[in-house]
Amino acid sequence: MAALKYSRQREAIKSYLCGREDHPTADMIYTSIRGDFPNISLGTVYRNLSLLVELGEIRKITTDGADRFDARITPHSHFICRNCGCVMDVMVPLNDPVPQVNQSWGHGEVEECRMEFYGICEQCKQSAKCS
Amino acid sequence: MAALKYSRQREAIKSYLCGREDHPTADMIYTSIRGDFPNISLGTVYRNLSLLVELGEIRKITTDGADRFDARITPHSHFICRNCGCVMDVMVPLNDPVPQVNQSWGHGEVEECRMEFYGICEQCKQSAKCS
DNA sequence: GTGGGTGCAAATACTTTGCAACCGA
DNA sequence: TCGGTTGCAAAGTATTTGCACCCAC
Repeated sequence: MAALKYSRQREAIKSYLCGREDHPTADMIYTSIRGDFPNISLGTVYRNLSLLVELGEIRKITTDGADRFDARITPHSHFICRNCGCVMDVMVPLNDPVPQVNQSWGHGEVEECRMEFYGICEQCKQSAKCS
Repeated sequence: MAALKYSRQREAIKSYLCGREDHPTADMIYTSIRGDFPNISLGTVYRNLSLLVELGEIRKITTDGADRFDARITPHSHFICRNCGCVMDVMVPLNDPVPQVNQSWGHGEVEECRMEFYGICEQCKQSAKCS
């Protein structure tokens, strides 16, 4: 169904996301997009983000606090700061790549796997030193 | 500070969690613990879970929907069902184990890494067949 | 007795949803 | 015109917090 119609808002959200290396929350996207669409609503941002995730055009990263969104859909890992919650791509070439997808261990068939690294980001570490 | 005093509620929460292989949400723990402590409040459950996480006695698993808690603190991975949200331990011995912790890639020092597998669990797959 | 812990309820944070108006095909 | 999309606001879900009372030490 859902014959998917063009929308400037959706386009703006996607291109905003594509132009970034970090992984903004819905609210950050909303705030920023308001520059071009002063009347856009947060609901619209959430609706379009969900839609894009469903379409496989972006990824949702669920962490502590608000969800974050990532326009890079090729497999990669994330570094997540325990202090400020920021998320950054990690392109570590693992010696032995993550086990292939589509295997089963009795729990169910694996469709995707993700590796996440936790720590305190440089920026937070710096500001901690000053205090 | 916080001279940590004994509490029957905290004890009950921890032992409940230790006796399980799955990874209940705060609300599931609350509902179940009410059998022994009819007056316990959800706030107390949340407070104690946070405390136990801080103490390193349990782990919090942030997923879509409600957070889940895990009394198994030795390193392991999780299978997360995209349909029902259940979380199960995966003890796959990866050929080449996850990169050692305590390395840095310019983002910050890694203190922990987690691997998560996503898919549809057997149980959900079964019920889907019937419909 | 003192300070940490508890129950309760209100508050917060994040996300979803109903609805009438709007706009792209 | 038709049906997907939007803005707005209200509702929903998950979690945190203020406060007076209670209990472990």
